[in-house]
Amino acid sequence: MPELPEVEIVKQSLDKKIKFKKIQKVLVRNRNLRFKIEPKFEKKINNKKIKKITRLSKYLIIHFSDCTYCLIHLGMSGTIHLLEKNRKNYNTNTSFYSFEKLPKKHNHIEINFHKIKVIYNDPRRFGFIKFFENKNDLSYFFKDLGPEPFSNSFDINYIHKKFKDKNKNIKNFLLDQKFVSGIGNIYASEILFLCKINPSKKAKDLSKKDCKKIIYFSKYVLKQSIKKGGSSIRDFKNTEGNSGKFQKEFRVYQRENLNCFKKGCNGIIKKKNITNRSTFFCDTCQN
DNA sequence: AAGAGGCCCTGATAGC
DNA sequence: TGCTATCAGGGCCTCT
Repeated sequence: MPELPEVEIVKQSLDKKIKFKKIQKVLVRNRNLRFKIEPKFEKKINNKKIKKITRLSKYLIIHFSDCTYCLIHLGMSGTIHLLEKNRKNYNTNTSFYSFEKLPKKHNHIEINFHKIKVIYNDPRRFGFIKFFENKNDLSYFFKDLGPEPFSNSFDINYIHKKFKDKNKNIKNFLLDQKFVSGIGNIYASEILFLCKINPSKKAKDLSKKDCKKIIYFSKYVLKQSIKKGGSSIRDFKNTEGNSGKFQKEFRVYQRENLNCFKKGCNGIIKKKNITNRSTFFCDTCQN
């Protein structure tokens, strides 16, 4: 589920529903996420008041009123569920926000507020949650993270410098969070299709024009997806319990053997493994 | 040092 | 039905 647009949708719903609320109780059922949840985690965040929720690339950041922080990464299969009291589904197995049905298993963390609870579910446990005492520690955690596609520093000079003499293919570059952060496996394929760049092409072989297209379409695809409420493959639902709609706009992802959408192109969409991630592209119009 | 590949983990689905 | 293999939206670590 979670690339930048999906995390943005979750962020919006969290900010809307728990901002200014105070944590009343924290329950951790399984501490073994990507990083082990520290023993004092519950104690540390209990009674804290939420100042706001922000997002950085694929990370959710909970800002507490005392200038401490809680970082959440959803990994591959993490989902956030909001259950509201005064809704008939509270304390049942049906959540009102984010998902219609709260999964039966893997609800690892539960954070209770007045009349609302936030549940972190993650079957594969590639995600994590982590507390930070101050802004310095938080910044240090992000020290190697590349700019978001929306950032002004993701410009032609930056890209050109990074691509110089690099044999790595462009698809891998887009997935490398140290280069640019927020793009995942779905959007990497989608962006390169719009750029008309073959995903296997070596970064050093890209022209300045190619680089400009990458800047433009990275922003474009992610913004479009956010507008559509993200991509719903599997059960992802947005804040209102509705599915995202961007998956309907996929031009290549999961479209193996189907016709290329580009006007005048007779190509067929191909699927190819690039460093163990499936990659979709049209080998006729993406050169 | 860059770049490829393994690995963490569970669940859904396809094929026999 | 039940087994096995393959694949999933991520990213860290290791090896060459």
